[in-house]
Amino acid sequence: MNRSYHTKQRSIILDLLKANQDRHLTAEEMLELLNQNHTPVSKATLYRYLDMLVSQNAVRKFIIDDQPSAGYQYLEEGESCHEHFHLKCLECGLLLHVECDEFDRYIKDKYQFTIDQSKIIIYGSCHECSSKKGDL
Amino acid sequence: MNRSYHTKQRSIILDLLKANQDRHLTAEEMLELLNQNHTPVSKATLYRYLDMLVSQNAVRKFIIDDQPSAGYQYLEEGESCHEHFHLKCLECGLLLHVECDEFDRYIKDKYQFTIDQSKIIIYGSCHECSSKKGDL
DNA sequence: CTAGTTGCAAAGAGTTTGCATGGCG
DNA sequence: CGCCATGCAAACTCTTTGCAACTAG
Repeated sequence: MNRSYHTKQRSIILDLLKANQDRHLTAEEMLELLNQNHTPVSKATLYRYLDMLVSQNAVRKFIIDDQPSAGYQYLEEGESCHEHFHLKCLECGLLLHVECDEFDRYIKDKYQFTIDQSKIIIYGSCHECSSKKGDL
Repeated sequence: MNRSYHTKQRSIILDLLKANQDRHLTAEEMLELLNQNHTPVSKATLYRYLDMLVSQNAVRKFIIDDQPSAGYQYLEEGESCHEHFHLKCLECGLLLHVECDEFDRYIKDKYQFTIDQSKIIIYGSCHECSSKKGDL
């Protein structure tokens, strides 16, 4: 039987992820932040727990081209379901949700291609970041 | 002046990429194939040339979640443009092109989110692979 | 108690870099 | 010939693993 224990380290990590739900953090950044908070956790523990959270669909792992380290982001209950797409802002990391599947059907009809909805993440710029860029 | 020389190694690598245009290869796989062909190329040369090709938009680099090594795929002239989406079959690596931007406009209107078209790759199963799965 | 969890340090995978040698133009 | 490209091996980065000590339930 594979029980799972509540530990100080795990709640520290989970708290950090929840406090940063609106963006993605790398393992490095998390270790840094935890050190600053005087709640250090070892690298091994962090990676092991992140893997666990990812396999529980509580956290999404992002690997972006040409960024050497993976990013992790906490998912609210239900965010991990397959009923929508994600729009991810490349600048601030904001994660938006698109609840429609019109696109899905369109692609299936036109290209005979079945989309794996759980993998759809479309990168771009959110409204705020686009405006900022325009201001420069 | 940054000239670029034609060398045996580069044409070997480019030939391999062109011969596998319809799928993505990892660096490891390429080294293996080149050894089998008795046209070995050193790891360093391969990585250096792939980087060059990627920055020239002649090759696309794929980093898929939880796959440790990056994949590389040759792009036909014009495939690197931003006028379409890519549909990539997770099983056979087939790369399809979607020439419309209806989705783009839809997302912009509804979510004020500007899609970075060059980054859109939607993973799923192509017609053939879906059928095969159904057959099992 | 006792199985799951932690931290350390070492190992591992994939990729990059320094440097001397080699080869294109 | 002068540069650029190559190959080797070592370095590097990010992540994983082995193991002994620890701790939640």
